[in-house]
Amino acid sequence: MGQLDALCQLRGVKLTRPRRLVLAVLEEATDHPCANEIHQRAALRARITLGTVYRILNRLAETGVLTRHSFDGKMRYEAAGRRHHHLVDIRSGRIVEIDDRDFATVIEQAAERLGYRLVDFRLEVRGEPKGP
Amino acid sequence: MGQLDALCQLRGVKLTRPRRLVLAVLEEATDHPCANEIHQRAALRARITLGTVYRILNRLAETGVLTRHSFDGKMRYEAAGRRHHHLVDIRSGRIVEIDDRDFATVIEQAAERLGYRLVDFRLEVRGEPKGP
DNA sequence: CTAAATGCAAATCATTTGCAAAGAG
DNA sequence: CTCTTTGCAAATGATTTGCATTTAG
Repeated sequence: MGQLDALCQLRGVKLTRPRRLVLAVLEEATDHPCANEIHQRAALRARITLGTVYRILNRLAETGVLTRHSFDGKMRYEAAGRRHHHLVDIRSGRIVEIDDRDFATVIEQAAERLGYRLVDFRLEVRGEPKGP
Repeated sequence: MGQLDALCQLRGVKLTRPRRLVLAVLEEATDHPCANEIHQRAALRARITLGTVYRILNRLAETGVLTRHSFDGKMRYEAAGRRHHHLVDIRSGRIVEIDDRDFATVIEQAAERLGYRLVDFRLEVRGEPKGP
């Protein structure tokens, strides 16, 4: 059983067959799929409705089992706790992970200054390789 | 004539009445309106179709006159050159601008450390209001 | 004048919702 | 057993598109 299933128990989210399926898809995902993509991947393994996928995703996002961003005109999802800070190499398109410990503090302070408590943040950096 | 009109000339974007209207709305905006909001504001001044607003926004985003982000399930727009770092109030959905000077340096250094020159970045912070 | 832009309405995606049947605890 | 969740299908909201008409350059 995956990490996310355990997290569901903890948050009091009932574990059903369709939910396990969605959770499994998101545990295996290395990208940020939208509801439709999640449904397609899940449907390869068992019968599940797109409407149900939407309801599940809403529930899991509300309870903090997943995080959700608006991207490319759609809502996209990932397992909670994954790092989502990237540097995109504009020459090659390669994506490099950035360690967020460098920023967490300064961002927290900035939020504080505006009267907010930092809940989460997402940073996308574009850069080009130095040197030849 | 606003700054954006000049930018259109430069990029070879034909200046029509509806386009000037959309540009004016976005020059005056202090928030990040979606197509529908832009249409409502524009329609107060002259007759214009929502469909046309969408087409104009696409053209202006493609040519770099405006920048577009996906937010709150909708596409939202702002004049090019404005900083696009936001704090999203997770209670109300309100979007607050963050001054990026706080981060530019530390992000530049992080990129440097990974062997890259910083070209651009985008920061999205989610926070909840402090206080009782 | 000519290619590009607009209005209008219908089409296409993304997401939500009402209701009856199935399932978890 | 009871309350929640699912399936199905229809509804809503965001965005795009085809076609005849107007307009900027």
